[in-house]
Amino acid sequence: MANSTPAITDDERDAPGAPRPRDAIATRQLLLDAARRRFALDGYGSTTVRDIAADAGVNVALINRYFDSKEGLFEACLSHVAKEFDRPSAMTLEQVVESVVENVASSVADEQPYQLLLLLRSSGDQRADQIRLDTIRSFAERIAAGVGGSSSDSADEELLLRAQLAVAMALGIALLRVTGGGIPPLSAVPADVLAVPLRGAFSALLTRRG
Amino acid sequence: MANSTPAITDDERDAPGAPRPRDAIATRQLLLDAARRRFALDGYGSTTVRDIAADAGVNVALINRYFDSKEGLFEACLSHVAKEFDRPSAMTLEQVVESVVENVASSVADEQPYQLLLLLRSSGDQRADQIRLDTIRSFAERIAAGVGGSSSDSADEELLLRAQLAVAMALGIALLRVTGGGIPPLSAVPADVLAVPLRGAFSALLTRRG
DNA sequence: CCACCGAGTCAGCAACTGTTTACATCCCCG
DNA sequence: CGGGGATGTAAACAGTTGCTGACTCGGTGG
Repeated sequence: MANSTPAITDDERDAPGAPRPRDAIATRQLLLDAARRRFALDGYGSTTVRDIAADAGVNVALINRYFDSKEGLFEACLSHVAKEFDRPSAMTLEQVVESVVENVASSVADEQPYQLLLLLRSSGDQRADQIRLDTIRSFAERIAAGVGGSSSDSADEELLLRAQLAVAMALGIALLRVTGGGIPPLSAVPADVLAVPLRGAFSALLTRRG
Repeated sequence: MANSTPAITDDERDAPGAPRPRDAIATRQLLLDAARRRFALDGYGSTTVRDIAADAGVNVALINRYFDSKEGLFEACLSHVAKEFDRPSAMTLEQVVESVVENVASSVADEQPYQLLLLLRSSGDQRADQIRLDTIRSFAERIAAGVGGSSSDSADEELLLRAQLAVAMALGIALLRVTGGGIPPLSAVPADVLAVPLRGAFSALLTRRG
């Protein structure tokens, strides 16, 4: 399997011969961080457990110790993202734009866009996919609930559709910004510049007109 | 590797014991179709050459015969898509909407959305990724050229950014409609219904205002 | 001091992957 | 009729994959 994402330089571990400090929680977190990054960038199938372990600077077997399987690790990453996006609260239009801009337009060096990207990655596992789809669904519903008091059911459904289109747009932008490295200006434009057309598009999508 | 996409039922091959007709061009096409579908749905890394060959009802070794490698097959798929999207002609706003609606909102049974999805799949190969990014770039430029006579350079760049956002939206929708199977109404809404909010969003994105 | 247990290491397995090689079969041209 | 290229098939290869079991190491409580 091709190693498309280059291995990260190990910033931890002061001395090369020094034994890894025996801290299970920290190790688990290292694995989660590395896995989220790999899964988001390369997808589930193209990511190997050895890649993840190497990035985390951790022995491969620990993945199975802490997460049972590669699937389990993926599901753990997804659950973390779900917890982030699956809040029950509704959002106003402004909050939606702000949230998406923050999540999508933040620097690629930040780990924020990876969270969004994970929602587009599928492992083929049914349970993991359920989490993934539920999170997307709930995100759209939260947007729809925030921007519109609905009158009829059909209007309600159209608003939900529009909210889903907004989510699709957010995901598409995140994907293109992160994996479409060489597409300026989109790939490099700062958050505040990106926010302007984004606000316009979301406004057009989510505010009723005619 | 998990076989997430179920194998297609072989609709060709009338008799079970009948030998495959010796038609190189047809076989090549069968492989291309099956590969495009698999790559688009599951991604490059999660797709095995045996999956593709089984879908096409063809021997695995023929992939290497006709396309040298799995990479070569992927590149061939991508080139086919590029030829489709990389026309030099500019597009009016209406044409853009119509084109995107057609490509994105057509039935999933149709093979159109797979073409768009392929633009989001990366194999890690440099040359293939070049084709992929060039196609996306050129698509955005075509949109920008169609909707706007530009005055200044900075305005030109902002318009290009807006066109890229439109492309990101189109890709995001295609991705959610195809791989997010269980997300109604987006996953099942007919093209004409989808076209309405899409027109609004694209109009807001691509027509100058302030 | 030492038995114990959680944390980390190591080597290796069985299955799978992309690819190649050798072989069968068809069909056209001489 | 018979080479000979084109097409398809089958088996196998070497490398990689996810995963496992037995092991060492280090701290802690009795």
